This record gives sequence, C-alpha cells and structure tokens, in this order.
Amino acid sequence: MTQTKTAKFSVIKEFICQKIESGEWQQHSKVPSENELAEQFSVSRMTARRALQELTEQGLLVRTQGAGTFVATFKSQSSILEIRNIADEIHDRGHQYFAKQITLTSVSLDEEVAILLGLKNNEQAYYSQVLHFENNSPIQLEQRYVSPKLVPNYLTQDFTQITPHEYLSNEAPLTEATHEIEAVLANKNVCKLLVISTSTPCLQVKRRTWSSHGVVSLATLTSPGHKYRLGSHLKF
Amino acid sequence: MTQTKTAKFSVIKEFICQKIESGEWQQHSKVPSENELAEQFSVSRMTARRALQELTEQGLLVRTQGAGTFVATFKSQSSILEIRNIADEIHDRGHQYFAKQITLTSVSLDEEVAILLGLKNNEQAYYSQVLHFENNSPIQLEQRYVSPKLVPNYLTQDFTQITPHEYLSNEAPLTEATHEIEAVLANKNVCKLLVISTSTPCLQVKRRTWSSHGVVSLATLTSPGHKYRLGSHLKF
DNA sequence: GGTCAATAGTTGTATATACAAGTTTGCAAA
DNA sequence: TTTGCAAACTTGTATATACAACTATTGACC
Repeated sequence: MTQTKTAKFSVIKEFICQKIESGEWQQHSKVPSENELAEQFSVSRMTARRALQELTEQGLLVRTQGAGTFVATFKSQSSILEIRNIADEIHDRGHQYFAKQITLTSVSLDEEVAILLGLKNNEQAYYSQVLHFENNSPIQLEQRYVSPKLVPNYLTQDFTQITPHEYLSNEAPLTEATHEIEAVLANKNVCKLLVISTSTPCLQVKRRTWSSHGVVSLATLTSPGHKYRLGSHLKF
Repeated sequence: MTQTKTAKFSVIKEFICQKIESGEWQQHSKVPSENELAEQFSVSRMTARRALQELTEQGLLVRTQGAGTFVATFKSQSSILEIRNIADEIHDRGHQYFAKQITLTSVSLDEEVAILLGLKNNEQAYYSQVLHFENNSPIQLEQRYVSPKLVPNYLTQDFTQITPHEYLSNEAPLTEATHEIEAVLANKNVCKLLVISTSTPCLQVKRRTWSSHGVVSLATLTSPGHKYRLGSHLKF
C-alpha cells in the first residue's frame, strides 16, 4: 500500500500547517530540515521535501539554499483577487444571461488607444460594444478595441453567441494581461445603455491582453456599483 | 555537473511553453507522457514529471491519472488581481506616506456588523478609523471593527506608527480572507475626511479576515476613484 | 582580536526503481 | 451486438542514492 488513506507528504503538510496556525511556530522561525522531518515521520527525504516544497509554493514557508526553511512573513495586506468572466458569474448565480451586440465596426484610433494597442496613430482597429444582461437587466458594458493584424476575422463574429474574450482566447492564446480597476462616473451614452443615472458610481475594469505577437486587445468593462461587485475568498 | 546552466526540468518546461504559446499545441490537445518526454530529452521520468507538474500548478496543463496530460483551457476571463497594502504602494511610488488616527474606541455593534464578526448583537467591539495620506493628500479611509476577544490590546496601539493590518497580522496569524469590491458614493463624513465632493465615485474594498479562532476583523477601505486604482500585471 | 579556510549542515537537481491507482483499448465470451 | 474483463498505458506516491550549490559555524593561524 502506497496510499495510507492520505498520502504521507500530506500528513507532514498538515502537521506543519497546524504548527503555524496555532502560533507554535512563529514568523521567521526555523522549520525542521528535510532530513529531520524524514526521520521524525519515517519517510524518505524526498517525501519530506515534497511537503516543504508545496507549502513554499503556497507561500507559508520560505526556503534558502544552504540556510534552511523558515515560516514566511504573513503577507501584510497583499491579497489575491480573482476577476471572473461576467457570463460565468451570472450562470453560477443561477441567473439568466444574454448578450446584446451594440457595435461591431472598424474605427480609426486616437493617440491614447493606439499607443496602448501598440499601433500607430490613425491606424484602423476593430471595435466592439457588447452589453451583458443578467435576468434581462443590463449589468455590464464591454467596450473593446482589437488589433486587426492579430485577429483579422474579429468583425465577422456574432458576439451574442460567443463572448469576445472567449473568441480571442481561442484565436490568440494569451500570454499576459494587465488590469486596472477604478470607480468612475460613466458618460451619458454608457449610462443610457446600462439604464442608470449619470451620478451612479460604476466599477470600471480596464484589461489589456497580450499574445506572443503583441497586444491583442484593450477592453473596458463598466458595471453599475450597486449591481455588480468583485468578490474573493481565499485560504492561506 | 548537475546544473547544465539551466536545469533540465526547466528546459523541458520552456519547450512545452513554447509549443503552447506558438499555438502548435492547441487547447485540450494531448501532451507527451512522462515517459515519452523522458526519452526525448534523455532524462529520468521524475525529471520530466517535474516539468509537467510545475506547468500544471501554473495552470497551463491539466493532468488526469490514467488518461494523460493535456493543454489547459485558457482561463476564459478569470484573472488574478493582487490587493496591496496602501502604505506599501505609496512607498513603492516613491511618495511620502503617513497615517492619521481619527477614531480608536469601543463601540456596541449593530446587527449586520455583529453577524459578520461572529459576535452577538449589542456586544462591544473595537473600532478604528485611520486616514492614509499620500504626499499630504488623503487617499484612503480605513474603517475597521475588531474582535475584542481575539485582539484584546487593540485599543492601546498607535496606528500612526503601525498600520492596523500589520498589527493584526502579528497578533493573530491570518488563515482566511474575503474581499468585496464595489463602486459607491461615500457618505458626508467620509467625503469630508477624504476632501472630496459627495458625488465623487469611490472604490470601496470590504475585507473580512479570519484567524484559526474566528473572524478577527472587518475592514472597509474607501478611496476616491480618481486618486486610487487597483492594478495588476500577470504572465501566464 | 581579526581573517581565512575547512567543515558540517541544508536545500537543489537528477536518477533508477517499485508499486498503486485510474483510464483507455481491444479482444473474447455471452 | 453487447458485455465484461484483461492488458497496456498513464499519472500518483514513495524510496534510496548521489552529487551540486549555498550558508553558517568552527577553529587554526596571523
């Protein structure tokens, strides 16, 4: 039997976690070495090592070659948040989702957008506006500029059937992304589409995505603050 | 020589990454098995395995015991965002940071907050208001309820010297946290402290943190949208 | 006392091997 | 044809071993 119900490395991991969570092992205190753990638990060094390794990847431990393994500094206020696909989110809530395609055309770029997309001023790019609905109520406006070089068939798509991001993910595998999240007041046209007053604070996510060939697209997602929030739940 | 400049498992990882990024290996397509890679690269199975393992942890591959290893579905719109400590952020920007302690007292809880903190209605809890400044301009108001059972000495601290979260991290090691991010209009008092008009959209982060003994604190961070944004940059 | 080199201890990489456990395939029997 | 089982393949866990690379300590020498 290799599997004693729970794997040996898991037992060691839980042992260490417990010591840290209980406070018995404080921040920066030294953790038993691979050899010590191996002996304590009667396992091979590689098995003890795996426990330490995985906890290090999870951020609970810090290891230094030659020096040893230590309890990590608890991430001060640095936390991780997941930005999800609006369509998935709505489905998970058990609500009805649909998308309305407002705009799908080619536009000539102003300077700011051109720079962000890695194109020249006045060059043409594809532009789409898709409005996402939850239970027939508009919840998010997606405005997106797309590089025509990298995604030549963008304008022939039907974004009521597939979300732009889904389509882009298939066309040009993402290698990188940046996000910026702000609270803003939307302009008149956007407010009209979202059916909100111009004084309604909105959560705005700007996302820029890269494939290995360059910037693929630049998306602005605008949602009314009272209808939409970003949430996360994480365990250390 | 064990280290051929870059480790063997790293060479294999890069080989696989390149195949995926170039599109040669599409989503869901099968990746060579551990044994095949081991033979191709003239390494042991355990070394090939490590490459596959780490790429799986990074989310590029998916493995199923018995079936094989496959290129993962590109995370549709699910991305990761890091919420950082405001003080760290300001320091990293090279700006001057300081904190002003507005309130530090014991309050009796209303129902909503009591539930969230895991306390009974009308029970006492500690409450602090700290205003964070960047270059002498207020940038974030932190309002925080703290469980008196878990952090009895909270009221004796000086939060111009140490941030509440920093202090709490030391006192009660975190095991869990949730966040909710919304765009809101702040109330009059908050607006006064942040020196903004009541129509300024604000980014509001609500953070609830746990230690192994229960909910430690409930924090509301409010920042003017035009002064503060959350940002992230990630590579796949 | 200060400096430097040897040494012991620790993590990092790599291999070869063994068996457990899950999936897929193909073949034989009903 | 369908069912069911066996075999082949694949990933998962675990061990024992070897050497590389780095750190911290110790002790000898100046």
